[in-house]
Amino acid sequence: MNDQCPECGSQNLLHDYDRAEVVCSECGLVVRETLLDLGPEWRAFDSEQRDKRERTGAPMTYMIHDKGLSTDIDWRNRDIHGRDLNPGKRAQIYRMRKWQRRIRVSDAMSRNLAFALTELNRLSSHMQLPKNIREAAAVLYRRAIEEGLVRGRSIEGVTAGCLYASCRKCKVPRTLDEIAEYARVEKKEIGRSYRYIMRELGIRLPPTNPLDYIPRFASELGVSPEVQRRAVEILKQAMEVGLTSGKGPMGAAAAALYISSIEHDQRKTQREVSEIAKVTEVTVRNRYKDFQEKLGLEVDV
DNA sequence: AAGACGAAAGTGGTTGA
DNA sequence: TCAACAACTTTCGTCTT
Repeated sequence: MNDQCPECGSQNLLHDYDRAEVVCSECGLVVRETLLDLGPEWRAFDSEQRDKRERTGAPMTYMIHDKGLSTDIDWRNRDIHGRDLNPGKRAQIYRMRKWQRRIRVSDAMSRNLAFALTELNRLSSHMQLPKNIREAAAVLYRRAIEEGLVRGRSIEGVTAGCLYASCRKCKVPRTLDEIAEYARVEKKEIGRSYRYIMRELGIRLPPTNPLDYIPRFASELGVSPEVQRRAVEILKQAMEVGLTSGKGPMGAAAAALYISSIEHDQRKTQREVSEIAKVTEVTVRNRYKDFQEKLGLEVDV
């Protein structure tokens, strides 16, 4: 493999054969998307045929961290004849052992990363998240692991946390609940990992903006573009007056959509709206009451 | 009968001593 | 570490369409 990452020059590329991608393990960039299958391209019907056709050994596997090519250096300071080594040799061997240890450590890291990337892919394709989010999450995870933040907590939890963060950063927020639905970790753990990582990496994301939820909720509700537009308008007003600060963004988005749908004679029930926004009817109700009162909106029947 | 309403008690997470 | 706290949920009985 003579490839290196065009982004950061690293030669440490990970091959994901299931997705036919090559991903840089340094920065998470997807380097190549069409990957060749290194397995045999022929079919053998008996062992004689196999021997003739086989030009290579067994396909290299990426399930084993070092592709089965690692070497061990014995800890005894003896040569192959069992004799003691002279001091010069000993020092050399000592240095070699040191490097091997270091390589092993970074190997454990890339194994961890490989697993995390697989999980990340599984999660985000389940949730139909765009590629840029996947990559952002991968980069984040990479940083987390470099800082040693993953140790002691589950890889799944941390990947889910990174994904949550990336969604927010890319302005297509998913709720913790939504991620928890597909992740093999519960919401609490995801939130914990998320907060921990963001704190340790010194990343500060602005609170989720209710506006970011509107497009998705609107399309899931199946309301017209006008309804969506009006909902945005209502929300903006509400935000100016400070009706949304400190409140759950989803509740606010839901309420705006609810009001807007009524105004446009496309009435959705509180139940429908609340289900999509993953809040209760009561919350929709409270928010919408607030909006109605404080913004002087005439909304009845 | 379904939807909307509101009171009251419960929940999980943050904050500040 | 604990208690206070705000936002949100759950539950449930009542009113409205």
